Amino acid sequence: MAKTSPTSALPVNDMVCFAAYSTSMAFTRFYNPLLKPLGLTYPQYLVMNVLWAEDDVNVKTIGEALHLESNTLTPLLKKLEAAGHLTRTRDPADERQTRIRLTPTGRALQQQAAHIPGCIVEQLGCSIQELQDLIQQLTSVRQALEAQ
Amino acid sequence: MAKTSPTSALPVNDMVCFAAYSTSMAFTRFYNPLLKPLGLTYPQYLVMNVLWAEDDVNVKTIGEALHLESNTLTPLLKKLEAAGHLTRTRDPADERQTRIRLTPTGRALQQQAAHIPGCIVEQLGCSIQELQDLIQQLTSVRQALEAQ
DNA sequence: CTTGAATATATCGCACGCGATTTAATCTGA
DNA sequence: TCAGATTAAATCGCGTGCGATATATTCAAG
Repeated sequence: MAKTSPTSALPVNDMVCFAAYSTSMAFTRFYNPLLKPLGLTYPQYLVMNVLWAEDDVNVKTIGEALHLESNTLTPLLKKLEAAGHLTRTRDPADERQTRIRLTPTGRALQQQAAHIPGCIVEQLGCSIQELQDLIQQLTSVRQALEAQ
Repeated sequence: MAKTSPTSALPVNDMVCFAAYSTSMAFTRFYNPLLKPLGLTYPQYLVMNVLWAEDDVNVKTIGEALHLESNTLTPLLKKLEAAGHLTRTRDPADERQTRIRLTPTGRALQQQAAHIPGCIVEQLGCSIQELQDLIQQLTSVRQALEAQ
């Protein structure tokens, strides 16, 4: 006797990791059509969010914000540079660092993305407080996983 | 004046999508050393979990369980086949379908992975009830995103 | 029976993530 | 001062995810 229902009794549905994994992918799939008019992928949108909050940062700062490293960010930033959204220049004061700066185009993109958060909240159909609680729980889990 | 703290005041930290995204990646990073002795990646581990619960299924069934499609699963299943964990054979009753069956090796892997869930719960340091609640909230979010 | 629609899987190309390594610049201590 | 340690990015290779498409099989309507 295998499972009786196609969605229950599946072991992955009892795994927190899978809940995070499948929900994250569902977010990416939901964002993609919203981001397509802006010519951004979902990870690129996250990078732009960091830069809209604080411009002129180095790669490491973006990496700390997004929990990504240069092996992921460098190619992604080069694509955003090629798209005209930002510039990548070596810091004269410390030539090891690459400073990332928004172009006017990249800054203007913030307005075109302004409606997106509302689309998400509307689709999720729950209160801001519930979302903040969920964010806090996920952040606690992430911090526990990153401990050590 | 930019941000005062490196971790607060970042817009991505107020986004549910990023909470799910960064937590999912943290899970993958935490699982990888645990799965390395088994020779499995994290997505491969999820597929094996599906098969340990129900053997002899087609690709579509695995895809419905994991919310993945054949463009992702076919190469992944070929790797698991090459590793000797499963077999891929066309269903004689419906030649469109590929039936996935565990080998004895693949079935034996379940015992070697039996300690892993305990490692996760221990690392997270919270109650099973809290985890089940979080799973339920994430599942609700995922279902809301998948609606339509 | 047969022809078009639907279904299941596979293929292809591209964009991540990331382990491992490399390169280049800066720091540090004797 | 200067050699070794540290740091910041970049590079490389591999394994996903996924949009788009292709192929093969089965279904369904006339």
